[in-house]
Amino acid sequence: MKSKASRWTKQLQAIMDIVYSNEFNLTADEVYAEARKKIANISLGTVYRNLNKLVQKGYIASVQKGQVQTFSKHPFTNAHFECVRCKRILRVPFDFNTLELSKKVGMNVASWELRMTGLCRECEKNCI
Amino acid sequence: MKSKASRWTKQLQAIMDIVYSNEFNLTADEVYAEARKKIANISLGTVYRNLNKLVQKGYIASVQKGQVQTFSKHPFTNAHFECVRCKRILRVPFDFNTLELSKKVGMNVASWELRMTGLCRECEKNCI
DNA sequence: TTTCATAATAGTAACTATTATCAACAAAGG
DNA sequence: CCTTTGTTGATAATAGTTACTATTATGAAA
Repeated sequence: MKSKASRWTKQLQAIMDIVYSNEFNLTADEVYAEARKKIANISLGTVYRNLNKLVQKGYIASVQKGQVQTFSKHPFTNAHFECVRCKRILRVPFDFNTLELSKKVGMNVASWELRMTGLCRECEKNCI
Repeated sequence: MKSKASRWTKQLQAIMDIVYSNEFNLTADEVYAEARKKIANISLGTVYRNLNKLVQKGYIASVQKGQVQTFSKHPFTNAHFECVRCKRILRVPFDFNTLELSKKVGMNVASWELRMTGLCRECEKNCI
């Protein structure tokens, strides 16, 4: 099975650079804003297309945050708690050994995210 | 602090019934379709409003699936693996003791969801 | 080089899920 | 009754993302 030719365009390169020169998770819009500084007329569609291409190639990671997708060079490993009432999201210290996780599920885990929901302490006090 | 009066309308009741008579996670659209069988002219906004109200009250649980929110009577406790290439979502057997989890994070965890990403076995073979 | 097939692009429209707005309605309490 | 206030249906608006299309760029083969 021959893999389709895929071209390493300057747009793809620019987007790769942007994600890799940033420590944080970026939204597509943020990447777009940065990319326009390098390629004035780059289009948002191109940004989305290339971000997803990079994710598929395994060069960058993507994480859903609420309703928006975010992208980062780091494999995402994170645990958080979202209060169903006040909607605040609290980070929670948590450790998983990614390698062990991979073994356990039988696939190569690149990123993981433990998302918990419930009532936070404050909202629990001010009962509904 | 007095809690606002809130009315248990027939629309709210209908939506509650729908979620509770279903074992699976439903999208707002699916709930809407069901609800219209009971209340012909119920509006989608009302469905969203009431689903979120039920979530806030803790009667039902909500989980983000890809880009869409889903709702179910069960506290969501689930682990899955999403392939970044073929986008398939594979359920993965996984156990957490919700009580222990609650203790560990110091809040009452109602639902949890472990979401892993990477390349599934098939896609890993047919290398990109 | 020149040619040729086709991947990728910019620009824009379309789409999907969700939220906001608002006039009309309905329930509960004086 | 009448007022207050939560709720509704209808619809517009929004946000994020994807699809479409004519055009351009790329790279392998000739």
